[in-house]
Amino acid sequence: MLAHNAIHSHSAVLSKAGHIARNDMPGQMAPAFATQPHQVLFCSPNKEIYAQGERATALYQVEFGAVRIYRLLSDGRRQISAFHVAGEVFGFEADGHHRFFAEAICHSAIRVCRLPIDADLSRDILPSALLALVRAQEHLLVIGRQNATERVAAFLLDLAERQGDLPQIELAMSRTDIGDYLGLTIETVSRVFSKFRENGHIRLQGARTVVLLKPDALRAMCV
Amino acid sequence: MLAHNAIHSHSAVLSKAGHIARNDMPGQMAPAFATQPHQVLFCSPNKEIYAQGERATALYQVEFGAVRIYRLLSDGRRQISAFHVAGEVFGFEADGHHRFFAEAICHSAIRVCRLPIDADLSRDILPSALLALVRAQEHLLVIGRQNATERVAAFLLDLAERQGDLPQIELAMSRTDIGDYLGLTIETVSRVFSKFRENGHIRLQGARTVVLLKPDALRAMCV
DNA sequence: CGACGGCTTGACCTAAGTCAACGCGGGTGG
DNA sequence: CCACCCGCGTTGACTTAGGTCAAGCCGTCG
Repeated sequence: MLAHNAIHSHSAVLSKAGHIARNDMPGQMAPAFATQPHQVLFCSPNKEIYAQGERATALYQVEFGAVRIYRLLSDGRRQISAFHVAGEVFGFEADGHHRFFAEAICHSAIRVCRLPIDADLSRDILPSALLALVRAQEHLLVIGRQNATERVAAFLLDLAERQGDLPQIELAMSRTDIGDYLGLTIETVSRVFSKFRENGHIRLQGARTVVLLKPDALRAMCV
Repeated sequence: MLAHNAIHSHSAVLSKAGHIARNDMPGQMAPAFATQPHQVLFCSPNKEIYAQGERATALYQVEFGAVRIYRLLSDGRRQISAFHVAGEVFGFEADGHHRFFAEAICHSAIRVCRLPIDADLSRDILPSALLALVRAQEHLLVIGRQNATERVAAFLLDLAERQGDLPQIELAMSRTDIGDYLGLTIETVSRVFSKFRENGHIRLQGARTVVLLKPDALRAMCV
């Protein structure tokens, strides 16, 4: 609710999506970002931040909003490997060019930090990179070995935790995004949401607001 | 074949699995490893290198052999998030304790580099960490959005590439390991191997030696 | 008010899982 | 030295979770 309002008030002001502004406000950020020249990129929904194959010239930190990182197969199948929300750093690449796409999901602000990376910056960003690695590996367990119910439960709990463990979650992303993140179809995602609602585990206020009524029941599902 | 012989000749000599030896031979290694004090750990098949929950006190590099990194659900379901072969570095952790298990698959030698990591080492290991991240994210695409045939094809091609793109592959791991890596059952893995054999895409010399007869046909499968 | 896109629900289908039997090869003990 | 055993792999018959296809709903926006 709060986040939603914030996004909308910004979206009114920042209708020129993709506009780049010099930024001098000190927010919470990764240490090295504070001492680097940086810009903030304001993005409309579905605005591409970088594309697969592009040279990787920067790191990115979500100021507000949400971002999806994904990859496509040639027949259009899509796998979202990560969602990133406020405070998180993304855009790491192994060999200087992007292997994934990054897009804003909703109206978002992205802090941009130009490369190259020196030794100090390496030390500062290593924890972020390792966090991303652990998250990806844990997500492999969810996708590789858990069923649809367990995947959705894990997704909701992860999202709740990253939004400060409040019981009410605002979903920035569509059912399609959730399906492509969890390796499921939108129909299956929808059915699991409905099942959780019928079981009293969650309440749905519209399609994009989820209240976790029994978070422990959800936790019990994903072991 | 060559690798297999190498492993067996070592295994005869190094029957005391888990024995730790001071090592001063200069091999191919990550830069920082050369200047760090290090040891080499010789492992029998299924020897645990570290366990989930343990304090992370070192980084590891495969000298020879192969390692599996995995995680368990409480009911025993297992997801292998990565296999590591000669030259590869593993054991990165985000907050000082291991979230995964690491085990030798076959007779292996593991170079051990004690932490903590200074700034120089950070810069040196960042590329390895980023490579692991990219691999994990690409594996998400395979597991999340590809069918059994595509998964096995991708697995064989990845293994071939990491063994120097020779057409003949020695599988260090069992069908169970492959299934737990690809999010499939052993029966499904076995059926796909048989299908590839019947189609003339591969030749099987015993269960653990695979000859890629038509690598391009396999490549065409996983887009 | 109507159209459109995102979401839900139902009926049906299929890829992969489960269960079970059997084959094979390497290791051991009689 | 041979016979047995055991663990790994293969194959077949059947089941099922989740995908596919299709219809309809609901909220938003022009």
